[in-house]
Amino acid sequence: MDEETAVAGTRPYHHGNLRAALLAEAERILERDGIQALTLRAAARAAGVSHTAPKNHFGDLTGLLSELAAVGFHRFGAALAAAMAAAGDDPRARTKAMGRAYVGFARANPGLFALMFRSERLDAQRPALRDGIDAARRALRAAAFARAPVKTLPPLEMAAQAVALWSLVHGFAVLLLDGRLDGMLKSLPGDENAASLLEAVLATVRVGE
Amino acid sequence: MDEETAVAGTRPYHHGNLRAALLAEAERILERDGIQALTLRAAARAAGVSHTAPKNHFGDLTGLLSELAAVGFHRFGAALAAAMAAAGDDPRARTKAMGRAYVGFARANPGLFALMFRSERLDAQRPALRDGIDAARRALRAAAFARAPVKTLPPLEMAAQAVALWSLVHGFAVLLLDGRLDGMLKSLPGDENAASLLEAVLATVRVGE
DNA sequence: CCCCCTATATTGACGCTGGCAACATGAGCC
DNA sequence: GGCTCATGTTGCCAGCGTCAATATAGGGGG
Repeated sequence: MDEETAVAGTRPYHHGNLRAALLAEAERILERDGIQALTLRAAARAAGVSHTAPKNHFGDLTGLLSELAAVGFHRFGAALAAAMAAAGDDPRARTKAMGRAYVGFARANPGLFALMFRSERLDAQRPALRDGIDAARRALRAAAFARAPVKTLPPLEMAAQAVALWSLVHGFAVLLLDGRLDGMLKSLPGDENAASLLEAVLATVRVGE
Repeated sequence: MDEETAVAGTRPYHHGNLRAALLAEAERILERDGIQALTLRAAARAAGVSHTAPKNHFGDLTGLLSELAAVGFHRFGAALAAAMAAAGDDPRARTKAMGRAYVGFARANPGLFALMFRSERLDAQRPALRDGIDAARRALRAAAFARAPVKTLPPLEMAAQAVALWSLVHGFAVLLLDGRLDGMLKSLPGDENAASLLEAVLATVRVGE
């Protein structure tokens, strides 16, 4: 609660690194209190600045949310890329690694993940957000298309394989975060949990023809 | 803009069927202007009543949204049930019919579908919402478990088959509504569209062992 | 070295929202 | 025929996003 500069006595008029501080506070609020609590004024309060200070850096609320989502997409893409780099060459192993990394990121950053796919509150035209989405899509495509069979398929079937895998893991992540799988998880025997259910779901994927 | 009773001269103090009228106006606003435009006051204005009239019927905004989501879940469950009734007995045909009905509902009611799965703005304890979710889940389970193979699988694999199909169609619907598949759809040749992509995605599903 | 220009931050205001309390109306039941 | 209480209205408050006007100070050009 106390200002960090209380010992020094006076708070500088200029923050120094307000943009990064606002993004950090915004993410903290998002994960702690949910997306509806993430307001411009709340982020400004958390950073210890006046309620219109964020305007200089983000313009409006959509701007702040979009920049935060961009950070999320970059981290998401990096997590996917790291998992694929560690997965080796076996198509089945790569598919499972991608699914684990995708759902793992969503579970580790539920608020951020929800924000990233709440497009009505984001401005897809923002360069930072375009970049972030592009980075994540490249990482995802590297994972998804690696499992295509050697023999070339028609474009529609090729796209369908990638979209099917993406839909499967994204749907699982969304339903899990929304608590929609809780009933099913509780009805499973013994020590089965979300992770083992994901493994079993990934095992149903038909990979490489 | 003019009140409907302008010709009659006076508007009755009591609406008569305000609850249903508010739900209808709320859905219209939701589909026309998006979820962020759906406010208690906007619904009240559209229904031609004062800004606190909705309180008598729904309590607060969460109440209105929850009741509207409940209507959506009931319609969703009915649509799924109707599609399954018309699908016959072939497991593959049933799977495809379920996927078409699921995504078809989402595309026909994008705002309502988004609201139904925006759990942080809903009150899952509301009896009406519980009932609606339950009805939809029963319809969905009838579709998903009908494709289970004759020979019994372990519970985890059984659940995984149902969850995989649900995740696939739900993820596809969410990504499609969010515009996440637009780039891929545009890169497809000729007259391929979302419907044919969905067919190709459903064709990748391994059904009945 | 100093001064000014401009990025950064503040103050104050407006209309919108959800929600509460007090009050008005009238439909239906006894 | 009168009363009760569900239904609807008016008025108010705090919090929100956003804008305009103002204050501050850091850093580059004289």
